[in-house]
Amino acid sequence: MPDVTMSRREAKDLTRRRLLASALRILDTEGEAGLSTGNVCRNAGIAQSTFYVHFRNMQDLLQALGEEAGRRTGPVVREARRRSSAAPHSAERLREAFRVPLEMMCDHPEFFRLSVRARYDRSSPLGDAARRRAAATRAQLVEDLVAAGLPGGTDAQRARLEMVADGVYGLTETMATGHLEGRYPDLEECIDVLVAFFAGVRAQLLSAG
Amino acid sequence: MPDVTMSRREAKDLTRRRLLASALRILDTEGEAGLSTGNVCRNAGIAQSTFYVHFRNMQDLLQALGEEAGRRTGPVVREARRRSSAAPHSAERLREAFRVPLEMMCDHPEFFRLSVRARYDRSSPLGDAARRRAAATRAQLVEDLVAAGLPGGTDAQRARLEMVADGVYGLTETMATGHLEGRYPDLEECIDVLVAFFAGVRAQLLSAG
DNA sequence: ATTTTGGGCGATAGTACTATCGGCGAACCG
DNA sequence: CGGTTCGCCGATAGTACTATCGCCCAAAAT
Repeated sequence: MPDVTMSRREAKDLTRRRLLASALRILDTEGEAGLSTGNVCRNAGIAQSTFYVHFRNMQDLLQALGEEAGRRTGPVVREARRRSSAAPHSAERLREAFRVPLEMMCDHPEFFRLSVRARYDRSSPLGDAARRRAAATRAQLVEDLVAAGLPGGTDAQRARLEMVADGVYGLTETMATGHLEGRYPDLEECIDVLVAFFAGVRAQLLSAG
Repeated sequence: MPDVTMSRREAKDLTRRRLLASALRILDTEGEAGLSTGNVCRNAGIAQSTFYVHFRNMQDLLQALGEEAGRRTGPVVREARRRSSAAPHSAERLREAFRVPLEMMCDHPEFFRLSVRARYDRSSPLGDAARRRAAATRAQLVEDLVAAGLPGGTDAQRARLEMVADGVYGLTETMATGHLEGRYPDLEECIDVLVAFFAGVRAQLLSAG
């Protein structure tokens, strides 16, 4: 018989993770409307009042969920872009740089949809967090675009790159959504379209800069 | 002294419009979370129970709000695209075709944000309505792209155009959001970026088709 | 071994919201 | 003018959720 005893810290952490997982499951099945402390706890097999042992309120939980997601995805995306910049004439490396974030959105549809929704909610504190994460993602993409050889010397060029990064990210989200809704079953076609859009703006930046 | 008497129909319609306007105002100031029958009615100076004289429930009201918006914006957008297709080499007409929808989103930020949020909520019936409207918008944009000379003869070309239309709309939303958040104060720059992105995908479609 | 700590639990007060009901009075219809 | 209709109202039952409290008991500390 295995040892079922746990240290307090382990036990508490397990409960916390069960709550986070339960919230994620509910987001995926019932949507944000199903998110209540009672529902999350019921799904986790935990008393509703125990919720407050781990989180101050529901938004606290959601913020933790978002931070965890960002912590996981960030490094992987950057690595793909780094490889693409290192091989600037490899079409496949470029596709990879688009493929990685696209697949991450599709692998975690519930996170993905929630964070988009949050960004478009001006009044939600969760929205603030989501917008901060989006801004960080944008800034990093701008760095990666500069590393890939796009002009970012002047403030104006920098501002333009910011808009382009925003657009690339928005396009990726659009394609991910289409794929998740079953309209674009082939992810490679989604990448085709992303690459084609990007080619236009890239050419314009290189010729103007 | 003006005639303050109204026919029943006029009076009822006025109340209904006051409720819709109140909901819109609340969306803009408090966000979706502030949308309750009581709050909407209080803001409209109407008894909470009267809400149900006009709408079956809150989603019914929101759907009515969305339909009204679609009814107003659709024709104007189409007209701008028609003009652009009629003058296929006019850069200004092309810009106009991007400018009109962009400005509409920015003129009605609360509608805009709500419908984006709704689209990303799988479980909300309001989301269904928003997705249907988005699909209709997409289909119309595909038609307009064909009218503008992009290849849409085969099913595969049609599918590709669908993705491009999706992308263009997503890009427009992204730029509108950036503008509304104050990050891109100059709408003309937003249009620059839209045009640049579009040029890439357009070239790719014309060369491959 | 004894005390302390703290995670989890049930109970519950408090709040907010939905939706319905009966009544009032003004518009409507004969 | 008399009866009917119906939009609006106040009141209220019912529901769902949040957040707190005191208790229990096992882990941790002494």
